[in-house]
Amino acid sequence: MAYRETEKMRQRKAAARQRIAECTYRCVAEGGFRNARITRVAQLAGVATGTIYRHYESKEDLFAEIFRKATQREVDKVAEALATPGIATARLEKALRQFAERALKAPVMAWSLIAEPVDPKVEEERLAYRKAYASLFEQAIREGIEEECIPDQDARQSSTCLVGAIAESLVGPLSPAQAEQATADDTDNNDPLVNTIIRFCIQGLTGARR
Amino acid sequence: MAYRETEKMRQRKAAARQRIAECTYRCVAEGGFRNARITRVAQLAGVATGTIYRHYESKEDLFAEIFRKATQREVDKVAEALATPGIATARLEKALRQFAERALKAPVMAWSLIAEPVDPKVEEERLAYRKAYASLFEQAIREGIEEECIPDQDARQSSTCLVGAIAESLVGPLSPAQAEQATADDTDNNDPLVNTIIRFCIQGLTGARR
DNA sequence: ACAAAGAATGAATAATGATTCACTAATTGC
DNA sequence: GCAATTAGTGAATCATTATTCATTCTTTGT
Repeated sequence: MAYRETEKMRQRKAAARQRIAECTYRCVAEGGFRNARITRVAQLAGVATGTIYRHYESKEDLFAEIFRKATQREVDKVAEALATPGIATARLEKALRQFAERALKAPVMAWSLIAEPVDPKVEEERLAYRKAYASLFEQAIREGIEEECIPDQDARQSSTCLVGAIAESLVGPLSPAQAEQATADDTDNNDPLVNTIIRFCIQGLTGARR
Repeated sequence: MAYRETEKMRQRKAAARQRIAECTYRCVAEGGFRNARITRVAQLAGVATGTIYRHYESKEDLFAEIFRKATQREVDKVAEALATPGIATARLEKALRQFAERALKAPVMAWSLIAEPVDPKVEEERLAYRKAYASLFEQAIREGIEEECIPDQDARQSSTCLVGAIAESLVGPLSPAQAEQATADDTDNNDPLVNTIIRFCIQGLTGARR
């Protein structure tokens, strides 16, 4: 007997995998999944194309993982905003704002996560995460109904409407075609956009103008 | 001199083109654009693959035309609903219902038009048509503001929210994964779904519960 | 019937990228 | 240093489809 995987090796491998993941992320953040060829990722990560396949089953697997991690980060932020103290509508508003503002700050990545055409396995992840968002909102809506700051309604359906309304409102500003035109100071000028979306959403839920 | 294109020939060519378009449409309605290979379309239409290219520049062109025609039909229906007499909110409600119910009646096609990953040229069409919908709704919202049945607001933004809320709510029920489970009598049971969406949308606009 | 012109054909080609795999390089325990 | 074992390599292969084009078939006017 001679070679046995040692701790040092395990770590080195983990590091390589990590580096591959990071480079994929960077590629995607730069130009979407479309832009992340395996060869390119390998080049960036400083490994041979074949090496990618020692760390990931397939391109789809790799992409799915990147997608999952990136979206999870966003979901967590939303969950966090919903977990602050306060009445349900206020927390929902905070969460919606968080969602929209983060998307506008990293538009290419947001577009990839929300709207870029992707392979089936990745699309599956997307559906799963849309559900994750919807579930979070749904829960908050339920709490709002309990607290009587939101009238009784089908919380699941309403949460889906929320997700759709934000996503669609963002897809315009986010889509690559639009992005080209965006200038640096646009970043600050999105408040009115975000505010309008949020007003629509909260009204949609509560039926209360503010 | 000998051959000159005659009326008969012109018609025959037009018929062939038409048949190709129809077969493409059928393919798409059956399994989305993904399912519509050129070879398959040609086979269905009873022509050689090369013939397709005598009638269309490229696959993308063909698909773009099919997409355009199919979506235009839907846009027209919405426009029609918005053009009926009555107050703006009522007309908007009618239009939203029209949109949702038609989508649920032809789910695969609707999914293709709303959410299926498509080639760039087709995606362009999709963006154009999202704008077309948004413009129609926007106009109606403006009229509502005029009539004072809708409070003053950024009509363009709100219309985008409308489109998003419906589209997202439909993508769940429409996506192929879900579609497999759908049974025949589901078709009738969608009223509650549609009603919830519409309530959310109208409330989002007016802030008035009903 | 014939020649000119266009239409239709479909097998061959092209283009794109993911994936493989025969081979080389490193690591490990002795 | 050596044998065993695994990691890494990257040019070659494979898979998938759109697209082409040399050839055949049709139509047309005389």
